Amino acid sequence: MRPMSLPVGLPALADSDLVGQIARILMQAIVQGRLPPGSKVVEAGVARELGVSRAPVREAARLLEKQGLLVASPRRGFFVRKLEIRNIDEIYDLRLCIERHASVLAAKRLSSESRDLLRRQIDVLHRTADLDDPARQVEEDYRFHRLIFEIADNRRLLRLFDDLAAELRMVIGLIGRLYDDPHEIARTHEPLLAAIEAGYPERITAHVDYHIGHAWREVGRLVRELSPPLGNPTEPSSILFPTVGVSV
Amino acid sequence: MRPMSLPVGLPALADSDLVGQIARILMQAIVQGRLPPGSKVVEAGVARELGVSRAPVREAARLLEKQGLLVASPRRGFFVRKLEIRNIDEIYDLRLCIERHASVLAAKRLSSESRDLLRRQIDVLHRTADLDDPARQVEEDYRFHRLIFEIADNRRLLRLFDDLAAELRMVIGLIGRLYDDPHEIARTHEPLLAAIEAGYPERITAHVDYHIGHAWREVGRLVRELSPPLGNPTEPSSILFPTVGVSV
DNA sequence: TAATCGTCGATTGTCGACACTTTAATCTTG
DNA sequence: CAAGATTAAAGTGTCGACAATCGACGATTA
Repeated sequence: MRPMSLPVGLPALADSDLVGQIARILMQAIVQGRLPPGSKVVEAGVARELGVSRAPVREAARLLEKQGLLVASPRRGFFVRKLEIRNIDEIYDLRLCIERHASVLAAKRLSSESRDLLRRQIDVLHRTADLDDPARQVEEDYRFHRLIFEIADNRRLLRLFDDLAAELRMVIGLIGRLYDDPHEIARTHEPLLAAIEAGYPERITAHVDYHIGHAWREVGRLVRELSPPLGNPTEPSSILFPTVGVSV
Repeated sequence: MRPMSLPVGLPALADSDLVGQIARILMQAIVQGRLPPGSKVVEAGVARELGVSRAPVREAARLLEKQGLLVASPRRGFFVRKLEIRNIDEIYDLRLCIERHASVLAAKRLSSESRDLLRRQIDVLHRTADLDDPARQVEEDYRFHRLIFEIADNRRLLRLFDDLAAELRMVIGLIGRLYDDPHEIARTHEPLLAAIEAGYPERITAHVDYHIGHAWREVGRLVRELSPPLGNPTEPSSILFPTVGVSV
């Protein structure tokens, strides 16, 4: 029980923060594809499913709107953002921009502990590759890159990365598996870490460009292929259970 | 009267978007210093002053929280974010990162029209310098940099810049006048534009680093000087009228 | 038959109310 | 008189309700 810091610092994490919880639930539903792009998020429906009133649902939706996962259309409601290719490009463009920066910063602030964390996470990536669990692979990949931002030690930068990552996970989750060879994922991180350890900004940005750029092209290609099916106007559906499947 | 585009695109601007209006009013109150850092934003108070209920006020506050202007403390309310030096550094660090990127992008996408826009905005900066209106000077300065982001043509990047700019304007607004010589502001933009016109990424980033870095150091210095007075816990006050002054 | 208009259900935007928590003001008590 | 306990006031978190609006469907008309 910390002595309750001054009222202003960083968004204090509430133990029973209803709005935050709802926002997380909605986010998960979106990134896991249960609320596909273009689908409508009906306030009353979500509220009923979660057993709460509409007020906190609206606030949560507003947060996700500002984050970019939802789009608000006045008097019509909230919709899951479509995956138009332009959005993908804009997200990856920004991602590339901040990840270059974060990587260079991380190199500056790199300690032996933080270096070990990165190393170990690459090991995890390798081990995960054997599991044949694409979702898990994406998750561990995300963790590695998030580590870089943590080491960079700029909270705002980290928050921004989390926001972008949420949208990218939605994209990747919908695409399914991203790489044919999951070990490829693990391997491609090694030269990046090596560059960060070496500490030359040019080498680092070059490797980030290659690494992220690769994902960008790959995702862009897949989104272009799947373009019609992705982002079609869809029926409202349950956020607690899969739209298609056994349950309900 | 456009044919009402598809439900998902960019946040459609509503003509009577109460939440958006409230968010703007609150933002103005904050950046203009009527709600000083650390002060509490009482929902009922704001609602009463604006003649609305608390619901839209809460939603607006949540948006401003995600944007970084407010900090939510559960069961205690919203507070205007303090200007701790760490926040300043983090904001400027991110600003520098994305402005480098935007400037290089803008150079790539530069047309004769967009170049003229930048040129003309520098002229405006010069003319504004004669007016001895620091707030206006800051505003026109902001417009120039925003132009760069518009030319860069990445909507997400632009939104991010706007968010950061809001906080920076709060800082600068509280400091008062930033430069001793307002013409200095106008002049320092010229080599930046020249670099963008020339189009070499290295030159561009170097000039951005110099330009933004200068502001960063300046603001940092001033914030450090004013550190105790800035961000003190303050009494709640009206958002419609100045806390100190003639009216009320 | 195709297009337009009007009606009706569904959903949003906003409000006032109430319970619970925090903050302050007041009252003890050593 | 100071420090802690007690009480009152203020404020937040959440809810249910109501009017305004939107979209779909069907009736009407050319």
